[in-house]
Amino acid sequence: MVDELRYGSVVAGADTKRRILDVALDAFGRDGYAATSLDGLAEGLGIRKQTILYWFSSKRDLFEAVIDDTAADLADAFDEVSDSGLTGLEQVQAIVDQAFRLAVRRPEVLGLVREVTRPGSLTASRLATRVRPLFDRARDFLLREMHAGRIRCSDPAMLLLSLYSTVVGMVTELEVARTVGFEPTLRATVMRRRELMRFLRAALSPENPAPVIA
Amino acid sequence: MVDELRYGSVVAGADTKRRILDVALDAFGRDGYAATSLDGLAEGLGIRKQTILYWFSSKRDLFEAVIDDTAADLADAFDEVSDSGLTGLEQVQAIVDQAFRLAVRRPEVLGLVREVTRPGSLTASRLATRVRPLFDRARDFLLREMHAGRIRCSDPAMLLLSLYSTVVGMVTELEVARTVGFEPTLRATVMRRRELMRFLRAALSPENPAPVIA
DNA sequence: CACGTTGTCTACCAGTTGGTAGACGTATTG
DNA sequence: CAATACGTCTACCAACTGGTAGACAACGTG
Repeated sequence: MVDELRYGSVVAGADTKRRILDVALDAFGRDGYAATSLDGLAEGLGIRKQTILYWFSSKRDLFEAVIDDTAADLADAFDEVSDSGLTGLEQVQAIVDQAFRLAVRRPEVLGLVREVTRPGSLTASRLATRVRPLFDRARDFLLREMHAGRIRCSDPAMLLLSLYSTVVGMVTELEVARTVGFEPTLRATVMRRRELMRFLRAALSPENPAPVIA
Repeated sequence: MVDELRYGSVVAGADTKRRILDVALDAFGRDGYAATSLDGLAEGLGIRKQTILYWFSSKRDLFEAVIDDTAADLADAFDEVSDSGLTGLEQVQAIVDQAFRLAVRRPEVLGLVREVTRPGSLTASRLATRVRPLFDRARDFLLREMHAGRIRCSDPAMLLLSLYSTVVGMVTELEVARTVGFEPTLRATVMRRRELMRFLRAALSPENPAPVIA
């Protein structure tokens, strides 16, 4: 009772900022930007909205901080894969594994990705500039693997777009999956991952053993 | 001036309902449910919010009406394809064409699909039950084509999920496309469609058996 | 110990939200 | 022509929105 009056840095300190970011990621990822209110976030945190506005000057500011934070996480996750030295479909497999792990453990992250890549999103450029390097690296990877004859030749950027759509969709479209009869159980998820890899393997395998393109 | 006072059924009549549905589809599809306000819609229509609430008893009611309406449109578009009698990859091609046409001419529709298939969406079941028959038909189609040897064998429902993800993603992810360097021009769209078909052809062709990895 | 800094709070606020109540003009119909 | 149904409106409203102003307690430092 009396403790409640003893607010100040001792009670929470700067880790409040961390907690706000976490809860905000959750809410923005699950409900979207517009459907998330500062009051709601504050209530979930057991603090007042004004404390949020102390750490982040506005709702949009908070949103952008969440994006930056998440982009850093994503970059780390994929750096790990690309540093693994795997080649061809094995690296693709590793990325798919990573994506599914994310979908199971932190679905909000993928929700945020979905939210922020919505056509016309005002903050699209935010995640874009953060994630752009990842895309460039992935494109280079595809190009290399094409030359090495391990992946079917095509426009690497376009192919990457197809891959992205397929993987993110497969990982994100839970409601659609449910509609076609897959309840979101672990078993069904594992099956989805396996089918996805089969699909990608078919889509990426080089038709001819070693197509040489100048 | 004086005309404005002469409201009543003569001025607009029941086509007001139609106009509301159209504008609402636009807004819900572009901005999402939460970011759309009845006042905003009304202003865009040159009427008062209360008129909207006369035709639709609540915002949610309007949203569901829009979904039903859109589902009917989608069903028509795909009935057309499946009645065409095309087989194998040719029907797939026809569906992709249909999807791209939709993306160019009525992007809001795909925006609505995206909105309503969001994980945890409260109205997911709405579109789901409406679109379910389409999915079933598509699955049967895939199964038939597999037996006929025109499409690579796999679990048809799972394969359908992959196809859905790829096509909808490719058609929807405009911001991601921009990030990898494709401005949303007509030319780039045509290229995206072509690449998508190449991708799907590779993924579906039976004569491209995936190397089996346990 | 005095004093500024930091982190949280209470108290507000103006604007917007979805929604209700009811007036009013028009058209239809007995 | 009276009565009724219909479609739109004006007038509100309580709840909620993001955001400001400023009090206040704890801490760190001279």
